[in-house]
Amino acid sequence: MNAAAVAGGQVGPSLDLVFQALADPSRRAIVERLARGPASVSELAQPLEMALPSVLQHLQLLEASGLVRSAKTGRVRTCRINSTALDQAERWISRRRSAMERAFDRLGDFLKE
Amino acid sequence: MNAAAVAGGQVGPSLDLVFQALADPSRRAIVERLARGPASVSELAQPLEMALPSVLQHLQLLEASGLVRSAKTGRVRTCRINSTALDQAERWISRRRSAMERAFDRLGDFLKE
DNA sequence: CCTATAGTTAGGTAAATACCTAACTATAGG
DNA sequence: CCTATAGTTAGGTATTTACCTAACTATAGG
Repeated sequence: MNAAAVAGGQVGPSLDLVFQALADPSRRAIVERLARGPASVSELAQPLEMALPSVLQHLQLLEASGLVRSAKTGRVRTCRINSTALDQAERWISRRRSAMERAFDRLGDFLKE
Repeated sequence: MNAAAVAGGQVGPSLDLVFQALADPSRRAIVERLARGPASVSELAQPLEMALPSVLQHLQLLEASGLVRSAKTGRVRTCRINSTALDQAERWISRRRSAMERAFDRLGDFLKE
């Protein structure tokens, strides 16, 4: 790995984990659901065709990535989305887009020379 | 998995692969490099501390995801970034943000009730 | 107190990932 | 033609992932 060394980026709470979390369709489904509002673990599990423990595992990954926060009250754990992590991913992408545009401009200048 | 069934999204060329590709720091480094302009395989490999075949493997993944295109002329393979795949990822995220804003508005309405 | 509900833990399997070395192919250029 | 360069293929290993079942804990509510 050695990400920071290689990819001169600001370190922060791991883009790796955010993108990794978003790479799975079930986890994206969870994020999509939570984007409409908070939900309990079993509400999140219901549309997913898999056993509860598997859902839990996905949730753990989502929490580790920072995309999701949760808190337990009584016997119910309520999960919410955390926009900060999503922002991070979006900003990484949009920085790439800027770099591409700059490259494109340089190409234009070159052709005009 | 069963992504589409579960996550009502439009299908298109796999968001799974795009996010998966972006989840690795070496691959992001490659994308960052290519965002500044095209490069050969060995140019891409140079800053990464790993053997060439490993770089190749990352490149294959990047091509499979649609993030990178490449073509060989002579003995040199030139790689370029493909903005479409990046757009897809960005749009998925921004759709989530919209959903979050709508949810937030509904909450406001509710509090006003 | 008792039972159903909500979530959690333990532990196991199959497949995918991220690397590596060694050996090979193809082309540029003297 | 020969050699150095650019990339590729084959094949192997350690780790991580995405699931599962079975068994457990904790709390709501009658």
